[in-house]
Amino acid sequence: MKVLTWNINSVRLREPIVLKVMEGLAPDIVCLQETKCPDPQFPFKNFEKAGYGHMHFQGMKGYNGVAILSKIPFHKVHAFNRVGKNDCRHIAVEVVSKKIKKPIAIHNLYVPAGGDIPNVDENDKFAHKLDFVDELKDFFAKSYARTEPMIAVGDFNIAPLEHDVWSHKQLIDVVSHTPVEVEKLSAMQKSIGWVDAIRTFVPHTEKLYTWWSYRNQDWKASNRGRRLDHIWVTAPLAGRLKSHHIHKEARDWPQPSDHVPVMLELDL
DNA sequence: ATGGTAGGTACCCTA
Repeated sequence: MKVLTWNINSVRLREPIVLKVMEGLAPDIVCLQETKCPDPQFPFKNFEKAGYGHMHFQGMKGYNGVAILSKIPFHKVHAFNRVGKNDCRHIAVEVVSKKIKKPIAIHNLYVPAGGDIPNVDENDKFAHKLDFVDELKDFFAKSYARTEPMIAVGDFNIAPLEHDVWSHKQLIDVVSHTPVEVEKLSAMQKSIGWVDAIRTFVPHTEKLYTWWSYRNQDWKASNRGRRLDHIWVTAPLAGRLKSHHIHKEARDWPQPSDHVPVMLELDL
């Protein structure tokens, strides 16, 4: 089973390259963030034609929005409101695999970016981000056991490790890599023992990015990236990880997203 | 230290 996550920054504008990724990488399940599309306008037809007939999405006008497009039918679907807002940042599905008994829950997350100032007293967006991650920690801890097979993917908007950013020193006070955010994400990871699946394939000493800002005139030459997009699994799936792929070439396509697709293959 | 780009929307917000 191949699960792919991608922040596409408008599903309507980026529909052709989502289809291109589906064709090229053949993921079974595609989780999108920042669809920026109200549900009645979601462009489902070509995804259906491409074999992704099972869809679950929650979008709104202008901002945010998450979607799960799948070749595999859903056993159940969920949509969540987080920190008292209905802002379309968290949905989940359950799928059944032949190889394990329990249905596998797949959570698609779009954690708030958090604004520019890393201070909760001066910046409500940063406070919202920290509260969001806190709430996810509590949610996973109270809703699930460590023995349940689960996958969490998405744009977490936090690069936790030293080599998840181009310069640990220069980004230590930049939102996405501050100690307080890393601490919150670490607590969320510990909630039910999430394993950072992508980093099991790449040593922590090696630079690894999934996002390059639009504001660099040559993203590849400057290579000032960050690893903001993640795939986590719980213990029952940790022994079933087969391969990973960061589809960096997508950053060079015309009208690219600033994030690239991240894919995990599991033996399921 | 600063400002750089992109998308959606409606003349500005978020990233």
